[in-house]
Amino acid sequence: MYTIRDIAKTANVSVATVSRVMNNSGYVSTETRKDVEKAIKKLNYTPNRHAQNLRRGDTHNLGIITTTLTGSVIDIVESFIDFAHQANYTTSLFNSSNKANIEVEVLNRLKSKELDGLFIIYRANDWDIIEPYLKYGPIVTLHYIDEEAINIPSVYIDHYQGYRMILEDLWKNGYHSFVNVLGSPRGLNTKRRIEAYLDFCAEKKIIPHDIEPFLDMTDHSYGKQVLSLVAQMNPKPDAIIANSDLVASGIIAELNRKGIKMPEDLAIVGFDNQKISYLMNFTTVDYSIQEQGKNAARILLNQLDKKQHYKLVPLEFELIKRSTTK
Amino acid sequence: MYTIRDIAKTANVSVATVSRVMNNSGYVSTETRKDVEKAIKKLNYTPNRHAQNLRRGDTHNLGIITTTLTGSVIDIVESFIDFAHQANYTTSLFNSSNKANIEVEVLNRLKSKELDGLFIIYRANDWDIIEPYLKYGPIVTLHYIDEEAINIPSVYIDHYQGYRMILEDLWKNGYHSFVNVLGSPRGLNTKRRIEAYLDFCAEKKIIPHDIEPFLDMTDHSYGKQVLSLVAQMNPKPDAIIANSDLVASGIIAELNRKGIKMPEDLAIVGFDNQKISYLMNFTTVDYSIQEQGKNAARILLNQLDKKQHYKLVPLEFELIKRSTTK
DNA sequence: TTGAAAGCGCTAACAG
DNA sequence: CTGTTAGCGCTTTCAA
Repeated sequence: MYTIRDIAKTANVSVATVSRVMNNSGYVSTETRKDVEKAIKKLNYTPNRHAQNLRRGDTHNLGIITTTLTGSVIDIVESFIDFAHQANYTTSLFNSSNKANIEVEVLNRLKSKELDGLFIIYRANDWDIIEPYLKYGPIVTLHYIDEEAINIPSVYIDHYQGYRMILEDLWKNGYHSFVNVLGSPRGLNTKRRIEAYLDFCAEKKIIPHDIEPFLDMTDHSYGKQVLSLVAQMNPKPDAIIANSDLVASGIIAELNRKGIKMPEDLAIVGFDNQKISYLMNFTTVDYSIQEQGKNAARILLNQLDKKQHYKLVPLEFELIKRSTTK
Repeated sequence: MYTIRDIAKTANVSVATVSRVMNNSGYVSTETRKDVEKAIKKLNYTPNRHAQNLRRGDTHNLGIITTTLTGSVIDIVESFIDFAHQANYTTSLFNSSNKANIEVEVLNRLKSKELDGLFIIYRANDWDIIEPYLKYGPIVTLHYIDEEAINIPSVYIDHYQGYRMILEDLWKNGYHSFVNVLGSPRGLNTKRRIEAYLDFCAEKKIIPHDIEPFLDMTDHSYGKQVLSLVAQMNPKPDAIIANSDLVASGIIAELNRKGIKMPEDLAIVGFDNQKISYLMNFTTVDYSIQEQGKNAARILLNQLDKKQHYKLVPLEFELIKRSTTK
């Protein structure tokens, strides 16, 4: 493998000049530049990235960490990667599988300078474990953090509005008894959905259903469980609102297997407007999940390179009506 | 940020000793080791990975490149990442979006030592562009390569058998006229499927349908197109075999929207046994796509560290019958 | 068992 | 405009 010294020798210049040519820095005469470029081409030379990194003190490499790669996560990841790449940053994707120690390893990569910044999609550790790593590099998360002491920026979108949008539309179309299938009880999304639900019930003067049994349902495998819970309820709910398209898809798959008709016997609504919602033709809420991934990249990049500023794109909800609701 | 020198000073030893402690190499007395470890903990020290990389000449980082992150790709990626991580390697995921120049950039990372090895899932360049990079590090691909001159190892599984399995089962259940929805015409998977189909037709003495119009369908968006082609055919086919679950899902979504009944009016079979096939309840073929991702990691790792040897796991096909075939 | 010192390949300050 | 050189933080040889 050739080094910068080989190029310098071949082109009859100093290593500094070669470096200048490669980085377009400082003054180099057109002629010397040509010589150097010829030498680089001739030896088919590529600079050693580790030496550059060590010398420069950064990597132009951003980390992404999540506890799972299912559902909408992959869309977020993809848009983040694309944006970062456009800005000339590489990315490393890590899946902690919800193991706290793996996540800490990744956080340590920030400390060891292997990562210039980190995008936390889903986390396995408490925020107070994560926050100290802020001093080693910028961190951004998908979640809103409702602990006041924590200063990690977020591309969070408040689910309250999106949820209200669903409830209003269902109500308008004659549905009056809703079941809320919810995600992790400690997540703010869950809390905001519950608030939206309770507020709505208060306004419409209806008695809210018990929320407890439908908590912490995070993937498509909960279909059966949801339906058996619903079957026991009295009076029977006429609409199920799921916290994600992934969960909704599992419920619908089960409904189909049981021969229960939508929207006649039951309405069902997902969340995220993922491909699966189109394929299975169910009602859902869109909010440009891709833009969320890009915003995360923008926040990181803005901190890494103070000279430039990417403007964040505000996110908005839109109800996508399909065959599972009237 | 602290360096190895700070630790050395704090522990009253030389940097060499600190290095020995960190890497568990050479002799260090139990006592000095304790001192050093105490110092490391006290200063909350993490070694600079770039310096290590530069010095050692490798990174323990594997690259993954694909042209898309849809469908089964993500399962392969995830299993590859998990396996690599277990073997103490990190991974960087790149999405070329089918752009040749982006792919070349990634190949250059192999050259610049940023990547120790590369897993090519789908490629944008011709093999003869890619092959020269073999001298900079091991490469493995998902595809079989049928150009003799190319020496890139592969975790390919021959689709011929899987395809025959589908055809035999359909035949046994009374289907006699098949449409083949196929992927990229230059891919070997497509070729092998066509061979399987033609062989089968010859054996059963039936006239094969025209293959041309159903070529190069690679994602779920082809549903409508397939159905309009099928509608024009005479006699009408009674079964559609898709090259992937992704494509099958698009066709089924369209069939559902049109109210066409499966398996009565039409049978449909996917390929890959992805989650979507469970959710939409259609027949498909399983072959442990995860193991394919792991095998890719195994091949790379075996070349990177000659001392150890991960055994490759052979892949087998299994027909998963669901509601879209008799 | 430990330390001194060379050097991985590069960038950038400084001198000319 | 170009060259010399220090040094990024680490591992490893060699000598003690």
